[in-house]
Amino acid sequence: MLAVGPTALSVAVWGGYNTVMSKAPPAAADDQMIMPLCAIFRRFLKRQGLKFTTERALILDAVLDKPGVFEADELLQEMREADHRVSKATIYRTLKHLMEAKIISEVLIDSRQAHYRLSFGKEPKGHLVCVETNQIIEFPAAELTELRDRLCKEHGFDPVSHRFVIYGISPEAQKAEQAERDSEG
Amino acid sequence: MLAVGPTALSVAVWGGYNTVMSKAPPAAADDQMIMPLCAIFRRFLKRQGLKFTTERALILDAVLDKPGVFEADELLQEMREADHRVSKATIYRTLKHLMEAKIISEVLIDSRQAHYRLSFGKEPKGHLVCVETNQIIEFPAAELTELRDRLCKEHGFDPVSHRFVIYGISPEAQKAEQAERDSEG
DNA sequence: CTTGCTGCAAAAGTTTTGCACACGT
DNA sequence: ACGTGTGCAAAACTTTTGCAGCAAG
Repeated sequence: MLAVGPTALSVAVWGGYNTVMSKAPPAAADDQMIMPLCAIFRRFLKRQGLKFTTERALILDAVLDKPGVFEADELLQEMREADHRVSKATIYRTLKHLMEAKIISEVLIDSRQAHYRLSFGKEPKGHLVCVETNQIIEFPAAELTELRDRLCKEHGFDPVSHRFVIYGISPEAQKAEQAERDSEG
Repeated sequence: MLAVGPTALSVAVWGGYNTVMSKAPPAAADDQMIMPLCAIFRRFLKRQGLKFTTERALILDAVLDKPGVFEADELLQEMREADHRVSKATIYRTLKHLMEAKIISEVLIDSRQAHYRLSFGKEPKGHLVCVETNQIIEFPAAELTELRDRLCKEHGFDPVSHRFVIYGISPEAQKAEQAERDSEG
């Protein structure tokens, strides 16, 4: 549903990113945020003495294309389909940098695989996961930040982040189960 | 700090578990719960047409010995030290059964490795994790169950479980960081 | 030019699985 | 006896790393 596609962005960027958009505003309204993020990443990399490469920009684009939670391999697949050849290793390396730049953050959905979400400028979200279909719904969770800060204070901790995941059975899966029971007897 | 050690339990069990403690009370006070759990697991296995083996009992013992969150490999190590030789594969297979029996549950601490906790008869807990030292503190989280049920209702989900993890820097780690800064600058 | 980056393939880490043999019921 | 469980080693999977050549600043 985004009017400005990431592809458009990367084309613009490739035109001459080395002089464009050097001073990014620290934050911006939801959709507008897409342009600056590229600059923010570039600025972050420069500050660390790192380089803003074609691959890193393409990966950022792919990330911006994801509306919700995603996995490393998903990015790889989708980039391959879009004929953007990037290696697995580079994806993992770049995701790490994007986390340090606070552009994405990790979401704990299960313990076998890392899940990420675009988090820059967004408030932390909770996640409602269907255990049957793996559907993931995000919901706002401002109250949890308060709870977090209270608990950290109680234990003398310095808060860093928090994660709240609810597991349940989605309406669709409930219907499917019911149908199965009906047909079995 | 438990008066009744798991070792004592397993010895008792080995004396003749096949006739003892067949009818376990559905729940019990905190410490008393240790005995019945063995029976509950046995009953669960029988119901599934599975067998209550030496290895499974030893693993349950090892689990009961853990006060908080633990990992599969941790169990393996500690069982080896106690000279209880059980294979990695059996540990994983048994942990799966213990989860189905609702005796333990998975806790999401990070995405590389599964973490578990004894959950039978306990209310769900939240976890406060130090990102520097990996220290884990459990805290009660009854209010989250309400929040979970409310959100599930809103989305038509059937609640199954939920997890809340807070990441922060423990007082100890804060002191260490401060000391480091002092010596450097 | 200098330094960091990429891709590849191999390594590392956890969890799963196939198989021959052992054990609980 | 039957059917399941166990250990072992290999496989499967995600993530990391070493290295030779490549590209950004």
